[in-house]
Parts: sequence; structure tokens; C-alpha cells
Amino acid sequence: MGSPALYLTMTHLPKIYEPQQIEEKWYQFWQESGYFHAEATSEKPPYAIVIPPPNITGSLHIGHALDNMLQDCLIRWRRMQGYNTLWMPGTDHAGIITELIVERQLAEEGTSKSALGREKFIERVWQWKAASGGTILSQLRRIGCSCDWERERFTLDEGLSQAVRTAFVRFYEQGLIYRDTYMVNWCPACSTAVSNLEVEPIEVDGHFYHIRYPVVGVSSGTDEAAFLEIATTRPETMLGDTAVAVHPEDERYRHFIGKTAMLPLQEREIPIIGDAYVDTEFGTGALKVTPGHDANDYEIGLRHDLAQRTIFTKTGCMNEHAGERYRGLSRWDCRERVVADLREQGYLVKIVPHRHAVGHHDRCGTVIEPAISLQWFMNVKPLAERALAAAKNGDVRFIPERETARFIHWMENIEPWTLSRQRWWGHRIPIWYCDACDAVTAAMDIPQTCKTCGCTELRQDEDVLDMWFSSGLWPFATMGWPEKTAELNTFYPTSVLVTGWDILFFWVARMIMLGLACMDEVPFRTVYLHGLVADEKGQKMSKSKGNSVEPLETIATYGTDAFRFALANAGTPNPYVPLPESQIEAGKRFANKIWNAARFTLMNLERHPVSATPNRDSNPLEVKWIRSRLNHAIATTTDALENFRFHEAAQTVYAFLWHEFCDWYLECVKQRLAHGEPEALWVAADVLEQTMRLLHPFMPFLSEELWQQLTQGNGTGTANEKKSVCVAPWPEPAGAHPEAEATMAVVMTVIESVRSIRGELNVPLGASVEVLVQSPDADVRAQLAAHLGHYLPAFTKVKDITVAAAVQKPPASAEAVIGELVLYIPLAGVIDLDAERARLNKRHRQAVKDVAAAQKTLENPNFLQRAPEKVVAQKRESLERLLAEEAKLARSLSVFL
RNA sequence: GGGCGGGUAGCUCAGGUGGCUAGAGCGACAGCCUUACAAGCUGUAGGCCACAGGUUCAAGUCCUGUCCCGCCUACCA
Repeated sequence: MGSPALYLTMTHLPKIYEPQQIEEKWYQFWQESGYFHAEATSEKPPYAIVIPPPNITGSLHIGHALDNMLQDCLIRWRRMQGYNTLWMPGTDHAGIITELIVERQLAEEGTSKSALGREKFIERVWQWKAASGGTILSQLRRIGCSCDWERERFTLDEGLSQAVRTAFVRFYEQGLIYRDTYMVNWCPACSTAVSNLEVEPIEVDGHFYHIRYPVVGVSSGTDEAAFLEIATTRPETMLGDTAVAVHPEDERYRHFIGKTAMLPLQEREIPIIGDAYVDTEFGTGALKVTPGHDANDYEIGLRHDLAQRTIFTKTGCMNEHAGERYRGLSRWDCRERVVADLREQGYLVKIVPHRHAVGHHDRCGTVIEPAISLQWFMNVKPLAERALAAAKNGDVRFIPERETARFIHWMENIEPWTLSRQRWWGHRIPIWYCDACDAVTAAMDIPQTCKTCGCTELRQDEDVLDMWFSSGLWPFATMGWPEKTAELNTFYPTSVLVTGWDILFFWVARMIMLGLACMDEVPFRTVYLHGLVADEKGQKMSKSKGNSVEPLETIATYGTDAFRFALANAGTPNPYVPLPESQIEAGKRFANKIWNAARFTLMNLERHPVSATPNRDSNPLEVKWIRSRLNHAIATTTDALENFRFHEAAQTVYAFLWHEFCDWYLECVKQRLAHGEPEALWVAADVLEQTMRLLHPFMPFLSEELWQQLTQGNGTGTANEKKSVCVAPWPEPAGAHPEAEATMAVVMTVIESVRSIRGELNVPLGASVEVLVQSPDADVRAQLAAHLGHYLPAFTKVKDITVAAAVQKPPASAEAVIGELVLYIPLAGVIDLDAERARLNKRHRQAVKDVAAAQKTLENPNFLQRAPEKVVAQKRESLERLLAEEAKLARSLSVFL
């Protein structure tokens, strides 16, 4: 522990914020100080988030950056609020991808997975993991993530493995997990079954092949045989056909039902059956039935007791059932040959273009082959019912709200989960087979003997589990389940889950189902589903599309905080959020602006030491004002964070810091300094210190650096109570001052009017002007008389100010009307009268328009009768003001010199 | 086929439960190195809030329909 030795001394504060100088230093300091560590038991209220474990194969992409920045934002904010915050980090073993990567490596070395054997191969993967698997977590540190690194977990570590086996055995014993032969989605490239979620239907331009199947023993009335014409997008599958189906009521074909067709190329007789599944309107109305390779045909096959003919190998080539002529060909080569043969033999009627969706494996892009195989499945229906209830009764809440409907729809239509994968890297299925008696044993540990026959020759199932099975246990398995740990007791259910909506079904849904089943309680109360980062064209950013922003490059160019601020601004409810370079650039400028505001304050504090704390009761107007505005910013930011409106939170801090604190307050401070009132700096430092706390969840590094400097021995507020802004208390709203805000608003408007006139009439910069203000209201006059003399010179060059109830418009002067106020600026010798006339005309036209609109509303009796009193009063006030402005402008124009 | 989201300034987007003169960033134009910041300051221009109806005293906001764009879902071979 201990503060970093190296502070940039004030006199050496660079003019430009240099993020590289400080980021690493502070991250190390936080970690060494143990600020990120959560206590298993604590007096403090708990706040927990489990990280969506990134794949060990991954490197930080823009999606990770957004997801984790938002989580860090929440965690840092809650930590400051005094919660016992746990952000559980870790990685996923990413079954299929990792295995592919290592296989590729082996191929380069001229060896292979099968040559190595299972044990050696797994060892190799662990080696790879040790060398490369930690990349992404170290990258998360670069973006400032305040994870509790002492608790880092991995989906294949011993604890998780224990949890996986426990869950599996439990579900097996409950009969929810079972082994069956069924039609599954098969990836020929990965040589494994995948779940239907992993199949991505992609629209492709394909063809409809019309093929004639001769009907056996029936002539068409002439000498020719009768045919059934079928249409298919996959002609090669005809080699596996075991029937042709027509609709039982289809007048064209019903008389064929019960007869047989001669399957071309193979000369096999197959039955013609009637089944209502067939759509008479679609294609030719006659359907070739391939129960071995089509999910629908499989169902038809079951209904009609058809043979199931498998014609593909595990790697997607034709097997012996396809016939010698086709055996060994790839699916695509076979299609070509089949079509050529059909054409040659006169069975091909025509080929028409046809656009349709084809299932692709989402991990490798290979066209999925539906195939019959023996797999492990999980019946998730009973679990889904509980998850459904939790979503409906609000036990788990989705943000944005619209995601609830998506979740419910999916849960209501849930299908059995294909659990087994024909891979080596992953959680091996804890099932043992006895070859002696065919008994099946599910066990936590390797069983020594067969329960049924006592023999010792047991064989473990070869397959591993779908990676989502282990990540589905993540929220509680990382905390020690199935043990009853203090962590679980304290942090489960976790507070919120933050992830992209694209894995709502893959992961979020599974965690909710498994959490309810294993823990009897939802894994999190709230699910915040943020958008996916898109490019300017609205396309999701991804490495394969080559349109992605590289987080680490971005950080190197703009700094982490600038990047984070841009990401916070992407925290809108939109499903796709653009992240243009300009937004990151804006973050960088903002960081520099803050840096310089602090630089100004600190440099002047050094130059003008403040001896005593100023008396708060005698605060000048701008101090009451800035405190009131800060109060407002704190309340708005807090409220926005509470409701996951990151964009609004970031915008609020931005607007306050830049457009209120810098644009107005610091300018006021300059004036105070000029008047020998350095106490103003104390307020500046104090407001900045609080604002650094407000900013910290968004820009942790910059806020820490400046907070440290601001609290180094200048005696401001909370100084040194804590050693780091990341554990300093979240600011509380205090000090609203509506009167000061109102008065300041008038002052600001006067200043803006003077500036506007100077700008529009091209008053030379050096020229000092005289300002005359006319106001019928004695109170306002008093306020203006008290304040204008002080503030105006700081913001615009004036030499003389007059405030009176009635002012004679000086000749050759410019004029501005602000409600009841009239402002004159004599500009003899400088003024361009035509320009001034044009300016007044423009203002007048606008005033007339506004008056008309307000009058129209107020002349409507229904409005007066039905609108709330408050609204009517506001409208009246507004009209009065507009009328006064309009009249004054009209009079000025009528007597214009 | 069903559903969801979007269409607001030249560009990218904000605008919780209807109610001041519809905002920001970037860009444009004009003028400024004013003792923190040119990554800055000041001013200006720019909007039939996709279109058509409807509800309401009042609609960018709610309802209906239409047109575009995107997505999710579905067993039409």
C-alpha cells in the first residue's frame, strides 16, 4: 500500500493531458491497495456482478470493451456508494474454437489430434491456455476494469468442474438429462453435434431442382409411364430418400398413395405416402422424403415407419449407402454429379433459382447437416417454466423492457438441449458404461466397479458437454457451489448481469434456468442488455468484416478515459450503437478540458495561497449558482445510473463540467482573482473535487490523478479521508439554490446578448462598449445593479453600465430585448445601421411568430378549462414576455434612425 | 409468415410517464493565440421531427394505416 511516489508537481503540469503518463501507475496502485477486493462477509450491503467470461481464445474487441466498461462503471459507482462490491472475473474454455486453434497449430507442425491421442492433446491445449489464455484479462486491466482479480475463475478449473459434474448427475438422476437417438444439427467440419441455437440460418441464392420419379406400374394413358415430379433444393439427398409424400387430399396425386415410385439413379422402389404436412401450394406438391437428413422428413418418417437412410459420413462426404458411384464425394461434388446424371438420364425437368435460408454453424460457418445420431439431451421444459414465471412476476427484470417479450417467447417455445459434443476439450460427460452388463452409471468421481454387475471394466463416455452448460452455472459455481459458501450467502443472487442482447438465449436464459434449478433462486435481479457496437453503416463491428475499432489502438491514440467516455455515450437503449471516431475524439477533448480546468485551479492555488476557509454565508452569487448546478448534476447523474441510462449520465457530467463550470464559473474566478479574492479558488477546487468523484466511474484514471492532486494538502472538504477517489464517497446532492440560479440566468442572458451584438455587428475586439439596461422592475434593477458591474467585464469588454427604469435610446446604438429588459449599446462610428436594422427585423419576425403561437393557445377556451393551472400560468407568463419583446422591437424599428 | 427496433440539423445521435422557443457532438460559416485549454474561446447559420389520418385543450412523444432501413424469429421441401 501507499500512494504512488511520483506526483506531477503543479509547476510541471503539462499543458496537454497525457494519459500514458498516469494510467498504469494508478491501476497498479488500486490493485496493490486491494480496493477491488470484495469481502465474503461484510457489514456493507452487497453488490455483485459476474463477468460474462470472455473466451480464452479471444482478444479484446470493441464489444468486450463496451460490455466491461459499463460493468466497471456500475461497480465503481456502487463501490463509492459504500457497497461491498464484487466483480467476479474469469474466462470461458470456449470448447470448439480452442480445439480448432490447437488443431490448426498441430497441423502446422505436421501432426494431428488423433496422432497425439486424447490425453496428450488435452495437455497441449492446457499449454496453449497457459501461454495465450490470459491475454484478454490483461487487456481488461488496460481499460481500467476493477475486477476482484483474487477471485479469477475459469470454466474448466477444479471448482467449476465439480459444479458441472454435480449439476449433470443431479439432472440425470431427475431424468432431465437423457441419451437418445435423434435428429440433430451436425457440423461436418467440427465433426460434432451442435444445438439449434448454434445454427445460424443464412439466406442464400440456391436452386429448385425439379426431378421426375417414375411411378411403378402406372401408365399415363399413353405408352409412357406416369411420373411424380418433386422439387428439392438438395438433389444429392435423394440418395437417402425412403418415400415420396403427397397431401392425402390432393386431387392430382391422391390416387398414387399406396403405390411405389422408382427412385432414379439407385433404382430403388420407395413408397408413395399421404401426409398432411405436404403443402399442395408449394413446389410441385410432391415431397421427396429423406428421414435421415431432414428434420421434417424425420418426423414424417416416424409417422409412417419409414426407413432412415444415412448417406453422409461424419465429415460430410458420401458413404456406402449413397452408392459406389458417389461414395467419397463431398456433399457439393455429389450434388453436381447427381444433377448431371439425372439430366443425362432424363429425370431432370428444370432448375429454377430459389432463395432460401440454409443453416450454418455459427462458430465455423460450415453448412449444417441434419443427421441422426446418439446424443445426450437435456429436457429443459420444467426449468423453463420456472424461468418463465420469474420473468413474468419480475423476479428478474430485463432492461430494456422489450427484451422481456423476446425472453418469454423463446422460453415458451423451448426445445430439448443437445448437450453432448464430439470433442475432447471441455467437461467430459460423467457417465460410465459397463460393457459386461450394459449398465450406465452417472458419478461425480470415477466409479471403481459397476453398480449392477460389479465388474471393473468401465468405460467413460467419450463426449464433452456444450460449453454453455458450464457457463450456465457461472453465477453460483464461481462462488463455490455446490458448497454452501459465505460468498454465495453474501452475493447470490447477484445484483445485475450486463451483456449484449445477442446472447440472451445462449447464456442469460440458461443461467436463469440453471440458477433456479440449482440454487432455487434467480442468479440476478436485473439483466441489462446493451447494444452491439456498429459502424457508420449500422453494421455490427466484427473482425471478420474488418470494420472494427481496435480498442488497444484506440487507447494508445486517445487514452483509456477518452475511449471509456465514448463508450458510456454508446450506452443508449438502441440495439445497435455507432461509435464514430469523432465520438472518441470528443472524449479526448473532454479529458483535456478537465485537465486544464484543474491545471488552472491548481496553478493559481499555488500562486495565491488561500489562508482561510471562506465564510459560506457570504458566498457571492456565482458560488451559490455553481453549487446549485453541481447539486443538480449529482442528482441527475445518480438517477441516470440507477436506471442504466449511461448516455444521460455521461452527458450530464460533460455539460456541467464544460458548459457550466469551465464556461462560466472559472471565468468568474478569474474576475475574483483580479479583485484580490483568491477564496474563489477554494470553491473551484472543492467543486472540482466533487466532480472528479462524479466523473470517476466514467474516467477513472484522469479523475484519480486530479483528485489526488486536488486533495494534496490544500484543505478542501473531504481531503485525505480516503486515499483514492475509487473509495471516496459518492457525492450527495446538497445545496440547491433556485434564487441564485434565477438571478444568474438573467445575468447570463445579458452577457450573451452583449456578446451576440458584438459578434453580429462586428464590433472590433479592442473596442470597449457602454451598456444601458432598462427595466421596469425595481427588484430586477437592484439585482442587475448589484451584479452586472462585477460580471460583465469578465465576459465581455464593457466600460460603463447604466441600469435605470427608463432609458433614452442613444443615437446610433444597437438594441436587444430580453422580456421586460431592454439593452442598448451605443456604437457611434462603429455601427453598421443596415446590419443592425436587419438584426432587429429578424428578431422581430421571430417574436411575432412566437406571440401568435402563444396567443392561439391562450385564446382556446378548452385549453384554459382543461389544461393544468400550472401549464396555463406558464403560458400566460410566456405570452406576456413575448408581447413585451414584440412591442419593444416594433417600436424600435418604427423609429429606427 | 409472425414479431421487434429505427426514420429528428449536412453527418452520428439525445429527446423516462404528452405541456417553456425540439437539444448535443462533429462538420459549415464569421471573428478571436482574451494571463487553464487552438484538443481552445465567441458569435451565426441549419429541422414540415419519414408520410397520411386519428385521439387530445395540447403530439417528436399516444393510436391506426402506408413507405423505406435494420434485426429477431418460423419445419415451406
